Amino acid sequence: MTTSNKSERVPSDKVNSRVERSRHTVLTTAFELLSEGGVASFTVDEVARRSGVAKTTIYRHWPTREALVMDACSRMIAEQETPDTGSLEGDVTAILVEIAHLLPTANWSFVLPSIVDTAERNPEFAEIHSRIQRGHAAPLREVLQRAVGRGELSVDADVSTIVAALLGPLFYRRWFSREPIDDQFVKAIIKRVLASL
Amino acid sequence: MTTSNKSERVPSDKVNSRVERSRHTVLTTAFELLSEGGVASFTVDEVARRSGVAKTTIYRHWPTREALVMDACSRMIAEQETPDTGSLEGDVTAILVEIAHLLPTANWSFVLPSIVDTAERNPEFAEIHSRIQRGHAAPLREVLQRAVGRGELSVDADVSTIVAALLGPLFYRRWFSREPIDDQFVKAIIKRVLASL
DNA sequence: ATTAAACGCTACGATACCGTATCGTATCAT
DNA sequence: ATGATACGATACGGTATCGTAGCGTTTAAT
Repeated sequence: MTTSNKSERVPSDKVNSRVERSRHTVLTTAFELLSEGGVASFTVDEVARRSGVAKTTIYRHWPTREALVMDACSRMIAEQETPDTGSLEGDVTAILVEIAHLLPTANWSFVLPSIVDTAERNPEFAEIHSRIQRGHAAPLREVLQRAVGRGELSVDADVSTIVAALLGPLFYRRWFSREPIDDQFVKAIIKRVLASL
Repeated sequence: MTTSNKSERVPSDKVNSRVERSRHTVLTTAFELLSEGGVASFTVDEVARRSGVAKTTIYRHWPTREALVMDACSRMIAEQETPDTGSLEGDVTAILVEIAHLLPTANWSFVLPSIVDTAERNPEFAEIHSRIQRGHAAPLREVLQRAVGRGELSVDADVSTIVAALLGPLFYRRWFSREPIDDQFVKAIIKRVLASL
């Protein structure tokens, strides 16, 4: 044994892999279930049924239903990669077109309203939601900051406002007006917002 | 009796008033409960407890829990009044400032995410949500149409896109980024959108 | 082979909720 | 006064869910 003495208390990889296999299976199933029915209809029993992992085992890893739900929600915190086309308009277009494509299809777009709703009354979910949101806005904030650095954007520019002006209309169409989001719409929004800088 | 003969089958006002009193009490309580916990945690038992109306009576008026929830949700379908300041910018400003004031306080702003979430998987709620949404957008659409009539706005202008560009950022701040919505923000959005027409 | 950790299975207790049944009471028009 | 209609109170049956207990079985390290 090269990395541990005989009083090793940290589990070796092999031992861990069994635990991790369970954890991973459960989390994957949990997220899948979340995508389908949202936070409200999420049940531990159903996760157990689908995943094949015994309910007792699930409760050995997560102390409560809430903990599992939050863990599954955290899977949505995935920062996108930031493009670098050289121009602000190019970057913004790349980002928004990507999001516009994800909005009608990606799993997280079905779960998000549920998280927003839960976050409205639950501080812990509000924190998770906040992290997800920052993940969505991060690439946009970055390309805007870069534009400021290049002098393409005024130093006084209110980045938060611009982000809201760009993302807001897309989100609005996805969850509120429920209209389709085609490239023409995306470009119209970008044109309007960037023209006024 | 002036308005009915002796074979009157439509209940008189007095008879109705008893029924209507129950209906109204229940609906008010139901809406209040909705505001607090959303659709998910809404229970008929709790409505009965709070309103003082017996659960049996509730089920005499609504066949199922769903029906009561939807009826309570329909209370949110209230079209705002449309301002008429003479100029497009004046009208739009009046509308958005009003909404910006309502967003952090009005009851419906706490329920809406719940409805959006439910609508994601339930066609009946999607219909209710659609009506609520049209109610929110209606004044905006009207003042934009009027501006077209005055020649203040091009006939080619895509009203739906402009509505999304105006309402989207406000909604985004209320439910997604959870940032405050001050008048400065509202005016910045209006300026950006209207400047590009 | 032995042993400890992790897992599966079944069965619970507890609670909450839906929707109904039953029966007695209050209201109100006539 | 009488009868019809609506209401209240209580008690259910049925189901779903959370979280736990008990106990045997598998896995994998030594």
